[in-house]
Amino acid sequence: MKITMQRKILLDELKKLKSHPTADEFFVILRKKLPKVSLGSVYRNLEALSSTGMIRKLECAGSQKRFDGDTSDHYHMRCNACGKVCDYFGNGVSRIGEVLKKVCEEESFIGCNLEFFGTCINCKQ
Amino acid sequence: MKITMQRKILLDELKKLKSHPTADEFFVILRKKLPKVSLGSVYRNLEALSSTGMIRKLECAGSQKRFDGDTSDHYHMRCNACGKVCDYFGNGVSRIGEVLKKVCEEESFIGCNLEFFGTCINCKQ
DNA sequence: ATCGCTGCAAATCTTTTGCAGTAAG
DNA sequence: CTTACTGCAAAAGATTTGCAGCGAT
Repeated sequence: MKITMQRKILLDELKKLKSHPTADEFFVILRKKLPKVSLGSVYRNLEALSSTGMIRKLECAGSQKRFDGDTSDHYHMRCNACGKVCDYFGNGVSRIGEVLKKVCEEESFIGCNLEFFGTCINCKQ
Repeated sequence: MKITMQRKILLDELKKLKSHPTADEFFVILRKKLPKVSLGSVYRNLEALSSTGMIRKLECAGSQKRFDGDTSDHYHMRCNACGKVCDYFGNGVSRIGEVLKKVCEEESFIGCNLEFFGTCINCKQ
């Protein structure tokens, strides 16, 4: 994979975000730094980078895929009210990880996707 | 919600299936019993029935949503090779359920989606 | 009789792809 | 120099929606 200017900046910008943008949301953000970038390239590069593990692709619930520059061990919660995706880094992460890992071993699954849903802090008020 | 002929037959046919069809796959199947049904109504009714909990909507990985007439406690594994979705009723179900339930309580999440991926029995050969 | 449901077709939304030019190795 | 990557635009794929007529209550 060639390291092009677009990819460098794209990766950089995604890593900066705490949000988990969809391709088209990210396209708008990225245009501020790369005014000529096309939506097609955004799709291609998000796909390419996630396939190498440099970013994470979130494929759960809802129509649009979302992308996460944070590849550390954590899960996500989607807010039923506003649609936002929040990180979950809590205590449960390791407990969940253990059980899922064990089931994957037992059944020789490769891995899994897990996403919570609920109401985010902003929407609870 | 009115109990129409379409809904009765649609629910009936979905419950019969062990597969987890997409809306368009199910449309083809349903046409054998309801030759005049439209794809739009299939979408509307699968959505309506899943929102009442009478069927399950699987929203994880991959582009198309899938539907499951079996609402009992189980998880799913998507085969990376053939794309099929298989049921997982194994021992891990209760273990997973416990951990996820606990995390949901701790964090006041409403629920979660979990999907495994791997290689199905047919494709392993 | 009312109002939600239906089939149909068109519209919308998301993602992918063909192509000719450009830039990284 | 070669080959992958890019922007653009068009295509493809999935789902939703407007509408006029129909059917369940």
